[in-house]
Amino acid sequence: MAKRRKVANPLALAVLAFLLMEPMHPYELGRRLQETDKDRSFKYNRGSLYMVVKQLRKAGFIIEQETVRDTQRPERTVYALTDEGRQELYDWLRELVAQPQEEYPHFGVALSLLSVLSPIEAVELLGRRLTALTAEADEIRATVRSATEAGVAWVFLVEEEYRLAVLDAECRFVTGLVESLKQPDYVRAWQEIFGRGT
Amino acid sequence: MAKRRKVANPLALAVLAFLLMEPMHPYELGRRLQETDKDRSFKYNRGSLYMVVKQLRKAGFIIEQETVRDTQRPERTVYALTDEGRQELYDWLRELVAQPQEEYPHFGVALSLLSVLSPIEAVELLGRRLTALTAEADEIRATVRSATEAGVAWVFLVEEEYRLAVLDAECRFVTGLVESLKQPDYVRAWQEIFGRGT
DNA sequence: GGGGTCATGTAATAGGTTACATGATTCT
DNA sequence: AGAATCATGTAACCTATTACATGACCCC
Repeated sequence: MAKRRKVANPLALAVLAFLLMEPMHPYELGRRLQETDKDRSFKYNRGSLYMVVKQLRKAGFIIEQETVRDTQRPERTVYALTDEGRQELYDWLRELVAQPQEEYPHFGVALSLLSVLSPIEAVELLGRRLTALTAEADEIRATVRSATEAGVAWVFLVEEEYRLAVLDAECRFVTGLVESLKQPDYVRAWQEIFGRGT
Repeated sequence: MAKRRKVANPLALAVLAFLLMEPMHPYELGRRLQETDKDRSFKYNRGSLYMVVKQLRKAGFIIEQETVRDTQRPERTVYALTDEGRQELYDWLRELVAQPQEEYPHFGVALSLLSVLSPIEAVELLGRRLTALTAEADEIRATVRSATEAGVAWVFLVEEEYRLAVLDAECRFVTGLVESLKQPDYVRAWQEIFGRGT
């Protein structure tokens, strides 16, 4: 159901969105992307940025508008959004909002192999995870609080709220899981099956 | 903090885990990986499998054990886990359990750009997402139920439970978000800022 | 004015996906 | 026996990340 995009990297979506406001050259894009989204909702990397820009140009979503030369800095090419680009931005964004994508969180595969670890060890490791998750959540809460106090509108913080919601859910899940792993039934069953492997 | 793995693709972790039980040739691995994990916790793809196997061999985590030729099928190479491979498996698994990784869910970037869409449209799209999420959750619940009835131990279903926990949290979040977007304050503010764009 | 660091981009390499190839099995 | 499908791999093609390069600015 999910459409095949000519340019699939989520970074490209952000680029399109920023060019919606005004034309810009790649470096400026990079600067703004980083400062707006301190590497939270997408992965920033200069190499990828230039790649994505090239792809977007080839796909006709952006065009070189002019090449400025401040006579000191290297030549910089300013890109502008095309009509197709705006179209793509809206279409893509709508799809991402309306249709959940298949995600493959790292913790998922770890869980699917959890039985490999001894219950005792698993409990200990999960305890550490819980600590880390809690710290992360606290940090986000602090960020949100200070941004709100600085007058940032809530709509620009929804992504943080989302992460918080997911983090909280994961905390509860892990807590429950730890309890299950401590049940003597499970410990015994594990012993019988895996004997004393590593 | 997260260690740099010689082979980073999560599929490789699954391969190591399967080779822990017994040596196997790649095709057999592929078959089992697919049937065990109907593409839920990691992304399966034959091309990637062969690539990963090659990488693991180069890294010394697995070795060619023998080359069988049933005299009709093409030659198949059977791989076995080395001691370093077992070590890597445990080390990697422990890390994944204990330390949350940076994830970049697609919905995250969509949310960070949500203000681009009109509140009315956003509400409609989120409604569709909610439907999809609910269906997905129901499906997982059904899977879990039938597996449980078939006698599968809960530990082999934790990953599904995890997905359920996250899905539920997302549902609640989206529901709340829809309410916020409907607030007249927000609708008015949006109108003022974005006037009548697309 | 020379050493460090910022600004800006390109090129080399590694990673991953799709497309292709080829013999075997099965079905009618 | 020919068509369709399964089993099994390889190779070609993109994508993404790291490493490198080069000129400008800033500080003593």
